Amino acid sequence: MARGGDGVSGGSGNTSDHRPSDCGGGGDLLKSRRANLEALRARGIDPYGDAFEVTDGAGHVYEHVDEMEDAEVSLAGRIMGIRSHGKVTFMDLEDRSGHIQLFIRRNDVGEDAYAVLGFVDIGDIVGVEGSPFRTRMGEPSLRVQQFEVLSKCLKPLPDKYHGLTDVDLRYRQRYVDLMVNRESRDVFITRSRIVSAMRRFLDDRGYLEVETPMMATIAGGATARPFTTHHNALDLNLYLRIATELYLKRLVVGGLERVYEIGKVFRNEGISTRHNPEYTLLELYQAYGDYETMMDLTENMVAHIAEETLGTTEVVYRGETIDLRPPWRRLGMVEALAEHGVDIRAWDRDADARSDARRLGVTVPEGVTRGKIIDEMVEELVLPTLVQPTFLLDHPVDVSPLAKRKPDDPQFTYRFEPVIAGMEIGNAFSELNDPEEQRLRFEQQLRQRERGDDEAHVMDEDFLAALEYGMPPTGGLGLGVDRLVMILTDSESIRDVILFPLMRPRESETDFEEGIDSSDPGS
RNA sequence: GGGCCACUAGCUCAGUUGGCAGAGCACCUGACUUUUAAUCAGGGUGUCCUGGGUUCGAAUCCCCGGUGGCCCA
Repeated sequence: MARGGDGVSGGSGNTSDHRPSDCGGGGDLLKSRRANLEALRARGIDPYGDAFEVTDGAGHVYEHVDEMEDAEVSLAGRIMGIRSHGKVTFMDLEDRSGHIQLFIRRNDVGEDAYAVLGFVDIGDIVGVEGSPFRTRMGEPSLRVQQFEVLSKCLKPLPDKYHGLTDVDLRYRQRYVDLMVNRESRDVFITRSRIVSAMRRFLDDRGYLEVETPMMATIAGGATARPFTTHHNALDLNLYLRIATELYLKRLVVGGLERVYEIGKVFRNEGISTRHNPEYTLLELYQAYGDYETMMDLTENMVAHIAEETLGTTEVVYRGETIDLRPPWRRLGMVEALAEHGVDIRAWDRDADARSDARRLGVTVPEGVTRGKIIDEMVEELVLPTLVQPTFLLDHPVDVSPLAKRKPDDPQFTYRFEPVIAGMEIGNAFSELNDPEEQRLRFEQQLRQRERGDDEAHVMDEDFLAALEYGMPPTGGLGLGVDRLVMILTDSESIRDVILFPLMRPRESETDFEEGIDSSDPGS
């Protein structure tokens, strides 16, 4: 702070940095890296080089070092550690396949090339050529003949031992998290494998992957508040989709028979360890199936995915061992509540439902339907107890406007939610395909909406028109991909399985200005 | 929306009763041709989240605000 213009306390022979101390003494860490960058340039080395031919992976060489002795390989990656011993230097090189130690001797690379190492910092991206061998300590290593800086790292990396633990920074600067936290990288690699296994499973069973609109004038297919946006040329207000359901069912009407979509949906609701406003949903529909078909498919698909990606159907989630092997338990909602002493059949009026709820300490808003009360009770009393995979069955009709009614029990529907570790991971039913009843259900939802429930479904006339052309009896399933990934990767928060979860922006991070006019054509 | 907690060096964290701002890693200088959290000698690099207040004196106590986490709605 108080130190004057010399900026050099102990004769630091800093190669080329003579800047008269700019604003306080803070930037030394950045300065030395910039100085190194300039030093490279001064030697005619471009610190941001061109493509580099990579013939092998660090992890692969590490594994096979003994068979590969004296082979010639070239590797590229990030320097994660430097141990300099005078005329020999060790570095740790990391790439997507793993890591390996570089062994760089002045006698091997020559004096000039060796001097360049002095300008290399942890975090730099380099390309090397050399031959695999083991050091005296038995460490698989690469005896480096050629060394090239491919890209300079100007910022210091987090502590190599503790990594980056500040969750806020991990989410905001995911690239740093991925760089230094192996576990984080593994989660996203697993996530990618889970999604591919899901695709393969469905492709192999004759399902067609499709894409439906993300922006539309009706946000239907789910109970949720939508986001809004605007199309300038058409001067059209649009919603971001909250589900893919109504479009996918149109495709079943059209004869595609087995369709699925894996994509983002957007729900304008709070953020929690289980909710991110945009998340990835698998929806699939199978003509001539029903919810039984979907139960079979769900348990088989999830078990298959676990087997493919983890090599087992037994996973540990937050300390509990969960066995994903089919068949999963099937538990009716009525029976589940009976275990808590609630006899739904005995309810005569809504008031009976309310008094049961009050007795069990379940708070329900005024004016909601009986079905909603049942839903709330199950969510609060039953759900947390369902650790092993369970299909929660037969939801009330008034909270299931797109599901087929049970003919022998018309207050309930052919619907289920798969539950694992107390978390709803999906939602499925025998699809309602009677256009007249569908219209009545929508109308009932509209009445809910008028009563102030802004999550209630909206009327979709074109969807009704589609049903009037005839939709085969169909089973449909929605599966929350993020939550499935949470369970398979033992992740506590949905934000740990989403690369860039929504965060409140820091100043300077938003493009929006106060009172921005969304109809402004801009450029 | 409510309650609780956190925010100190690039990172991970200490900081006592209110009394000079600390450690490890990283970083800088020097030594070192098989180390691996290399080692050895020397060096502290800071808007203590922001802004007020109390006080002779605030990282510490009080208030407004910010961001995040957990729990609840």
